[in-house]
This record gives sequence, structure tokens and C-alpha cells, in this order.
Amino acid sequence: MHSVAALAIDGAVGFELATPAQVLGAARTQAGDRLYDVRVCGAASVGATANGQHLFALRPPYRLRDALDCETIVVPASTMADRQPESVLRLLRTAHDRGIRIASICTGAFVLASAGLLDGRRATTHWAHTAHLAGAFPTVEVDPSVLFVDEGDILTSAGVAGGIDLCIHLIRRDHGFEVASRAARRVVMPPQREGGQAQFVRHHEVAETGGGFAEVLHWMQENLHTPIGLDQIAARANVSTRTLVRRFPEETGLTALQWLIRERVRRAQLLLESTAFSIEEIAVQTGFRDAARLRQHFKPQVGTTPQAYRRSFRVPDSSTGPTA
DNA sequence: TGAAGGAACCGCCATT
DNA sequence: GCAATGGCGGTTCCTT
Repeated sequence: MHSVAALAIDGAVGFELATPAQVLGAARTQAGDRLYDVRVCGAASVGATANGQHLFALRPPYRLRDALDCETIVVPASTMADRQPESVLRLLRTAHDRGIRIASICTGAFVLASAGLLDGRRATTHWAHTAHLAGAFPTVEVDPSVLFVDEGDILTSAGVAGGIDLCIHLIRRDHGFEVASRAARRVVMPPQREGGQAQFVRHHEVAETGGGFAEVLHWMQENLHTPIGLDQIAARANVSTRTLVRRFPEETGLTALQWLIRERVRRAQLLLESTAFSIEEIAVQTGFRDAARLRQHFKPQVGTTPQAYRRSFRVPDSSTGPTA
């Protein structure tokens, strides 16, 4: 049986601390025998949280250092993820040196990064914290769009349900697709979700960036459904086309065309969620002109197709038309 | 899915 | 001398 330590660190989110036991515990052989022995390891008394609120105190049955006897350590999210004591960081470094596999769920990635285990590696965390992680640990290559990152001996995952995806992935890695599929069915999850966490991100920052181009960006947003060329944008911004091409990326981080496509896809996401319009109609309303071109840009940005996105996110009572 | 045409992008250099 | 801007032409990317 594969031994797994769920690390009960201070401020641990109860749901995610229990995720390894719940999901890995669902992995069984054909005969019904358990494949993982999940142990909760931590200090004598640990505060556990949910949504930032202190909920209850834990008395882990195993000590922190017992995690070193396990083959895998899972670090859950914590409200104190970036303020863990040196004892926890040292334990993780020692575990890594001994070849123990280490995984994090959600903000647990901050603990791994604080221990220096993510230096020069790809990693992810909850989409709301990816910018913070990248800013605090510049040597970590943060990928905000995926549900989890498997770097072999170190794995990181997105928020909450991303931890479930990660655990199912661990089962698939250790015991194959069939065992993982059975475990996934047991916890009522798809064996592999479509798309990454990019599809869960709600964007509000459009008008907040753009510096001197804020008014122009607002105008572009109002006119996404019409063809917009560089010359038009430049005239609107009162600069030459050449200056626009030079300054637009400085202000927004994207070229004008990339920015337009991104905003059109976001508008399409909104319409897919809140209206019953056909994909073709949405393509026209977002300036893509036809469904083929919408699909062409939608999948690379969102990670799934417009139809699949609608199946996942459609508001149930929006069958008669637009709600906004 | 691939090809052709056009738009967008970017490096370089001149001008202000 | 430096920074911002704009024109030109080659390359890349998008649309049809």
C-alpha cells in the first residue's frame, strides 16, 4: 500500500486537507482492497479553516516528522501558506532530498515555493493567487491556466476541486487509467476534466489597465462586434499606427490584435453562459463573423470548445435569450 | 486542411 | 545626447 501524508499545517483548509484521504482512499484494486494509506501528520493541535474562517482545531494522529516515513506528501491550502514555520519548510526539503514525492493543493504551492522546492520549475495554484505567487517567487514559472502541473517528483494544483483532479492524476500515474476511472466515479468526478482553470477565471481588469489607452480600450470593448483595424485604433488614440503598435503592448502586455481576440473570446464566454444564442450568432456578436473562427480562437484561450464550455457553465434558466 | 492575400507586427533608421 | 515619434520594408499571423 502506498503511504501518503496529508500535512496538517497551521491554517489548513479542512476540505483540502481531507481531499487526499477522500480521493486516494477511493482507489481500490479489482478485489476492493485499498491502494493508499493516507495519514494526517502535523503538530499536536492545528487550526483548520474554510473560506478564511477559523472553523475548528485538529489533533492529527501522526506527528509532523512521521511524514518522512511516507512515499508521498500532500500540502493543502492554508490561510498561512506564506508564513509557515521553518520546521515545516525543513521537513519538506528533507523529504525532497530523500526522494519523497511532494504535491500541493491550491495555496499549498506557496509552502513549497517558500521551501525553495519550486525554483526553476513550472507550478500552479488557485487562479486568484497565481500573480501573487509569480511576484513573490520570480524563479517559479507559474502557469495560471492549468488544473495541475506534474513535474515528476513535485506536483502542484489549482484551487479546491483542482486538488481532486490532482489526486485522480496521482492514481492514474501510480495504478493506471482503469483504477483512476473507478476512483473518479466513486467520488462523482470525471476521470479527466475538459480545459484548464482558465475557463473558471472571471475577468474584471480590462478598464483598469491600459494607462493612456484606457479610453481607447473602452471604445474597443464597446465595438467588439464590428471590424476594428489598427488605423481606426490609432486615430482614436491620436497617434500614428507605428506609435500605436509600439505603445499598445507596453500598456496592455498584448498587441492590439491579441487584445481584441482575447476580449472577443471573453465576450463569447459571457454569451455562452447567459444566453441561448447559437454559436454562429455569438460569433457574429463578438466580431468573429462565423463559428469556425470563434472556435479557432476559443480553444487556445479557454482550453475547451464553445459547446463544451456552454455545457459546463450555462445558467439553467437562460433558455429564451440574453439575460444581460 | 492548405494556399493566397492582406493586415499586423517589428527592427532599423531618420526626424523632431 | 536622449527620448519619443513616424516611415519603410521584411516577416509573421490572420482571414478567406
